Amino acid sequence: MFSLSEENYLKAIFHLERSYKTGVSTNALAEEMETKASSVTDMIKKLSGKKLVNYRKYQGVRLSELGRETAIEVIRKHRLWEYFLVEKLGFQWDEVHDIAEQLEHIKSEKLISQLDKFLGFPKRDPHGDPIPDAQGKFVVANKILLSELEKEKMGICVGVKDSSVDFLRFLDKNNIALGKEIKVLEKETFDGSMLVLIENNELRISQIVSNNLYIKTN
Amino acid sequence: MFSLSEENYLKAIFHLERSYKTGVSTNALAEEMETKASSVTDMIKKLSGKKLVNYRKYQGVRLSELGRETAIEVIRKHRLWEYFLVEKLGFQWDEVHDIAEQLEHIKSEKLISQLDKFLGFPKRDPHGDPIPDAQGKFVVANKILLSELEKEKMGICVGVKDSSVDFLRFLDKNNIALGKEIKVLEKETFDGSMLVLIENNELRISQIVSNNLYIKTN
DNA sequence: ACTATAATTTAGACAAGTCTAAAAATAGGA
DNA sequence: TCCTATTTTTAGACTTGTCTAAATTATAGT
Repeated sequence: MFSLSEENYLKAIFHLERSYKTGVSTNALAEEMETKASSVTDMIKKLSGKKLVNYRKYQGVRLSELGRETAIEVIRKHRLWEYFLVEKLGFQWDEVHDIAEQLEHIKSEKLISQLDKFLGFPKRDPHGDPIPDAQGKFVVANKILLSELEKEKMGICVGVKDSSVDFLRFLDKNNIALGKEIKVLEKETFDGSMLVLIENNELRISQIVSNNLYIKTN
Repeated sequence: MFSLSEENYLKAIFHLERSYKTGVSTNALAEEMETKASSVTDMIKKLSGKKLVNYRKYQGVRLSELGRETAIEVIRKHRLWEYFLVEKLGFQWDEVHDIAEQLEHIKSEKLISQLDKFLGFPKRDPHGDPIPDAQGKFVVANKILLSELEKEKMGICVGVKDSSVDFLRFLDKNNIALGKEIKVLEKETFDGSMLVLIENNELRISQIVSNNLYIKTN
């Protein structure tokens, strides 16, 4: 059984490993955890002692197999709770992150397996991110950024890169939601903005937005 | 916002105040919290500093109005989660206590109000204990112990005093559940045992059991 | 009222997780 | 290669909540 802090560090390392293939730097982790580099070093040593990460001084940190499994288990819980909050309790998708941050640390295997069953074994959370199953397996999204979609092509919204409240609110306000079909009508080269069609509405979208919205083509 | 430990102490004091009308003793609290008296003294001082309890050295401790409100809020969360676990996730009533102990500390007013609504504003948890509403009001049970019920009288099971797993398992095994009608057929004076009728089954019950089962008459 | 015992509090210590300030190691440019 | 800026680690301290051991206060029996 690992502490709340340990679990949060593992989760952060897991997410950062995508960008830091050769090892997550102490500073990057400090920024992600909103703490100081010295605190990170302390915690890394503890995680290393528990065989959750591989660590050599000054060389960054990577999850061990055990660390990865633990991180995925925490992420599974986080996303299942997010799904519960939206689908069962009627929360908006931009309200659930902080609550799920707390719920993800509840210790009970049976709780999670029963919750999973109750929810109908969902495959994706409200932000479109895949929910790992009880064995830690999850679908790797075949997704691209909306900004990479060519003119006249269409796709389905499957996720967001930036899940800040502001961004999610913006999407809601413009009637953009996961599962909806979106078509690129025009792309402006000078500012990267694009004109898209979503549910028969034409909408002009800035490059910042199209860079943060994932689309499934196929 | 109060810490997990502080909330647990408040809850314990709340429960003990029923038996310790003039003030909860340090030792009683230490036993309830499974800790040492010296730790209790330390915590009481902190709670007192935060105006959650009234405390005079060597005189025991009592909840302030704020402390009582806080304790009731935690109890409300605990019992709503227990109801959720049994009614929605299919847990047995003897499995839910430890999980609810964790869930009761999740911080989010909206989470609890939405959960309450989702569950249909239940009035009692799976052990028959009343669930406080959002204003902290709850029905005071008009209940007596089964051992106090007279011969030939009947009542409805509404709660348990001892909610240990062993006791709850015993009840399940003998088909005794909340809401069921129970009638006293005979009472033995020499050992306090009684013969009862529950769902057309005759059952002999020891005094220990009848002292831990609450019955609503009329 | 006095004393033995029980209950309670104090003093000092510890573990977890964090911090600041200072030292050490690394990396990049000349 | 060497020097400087940046990154990382170390050292020592603090907070929360706990502990043991010792001191203090209350209580009950005579």
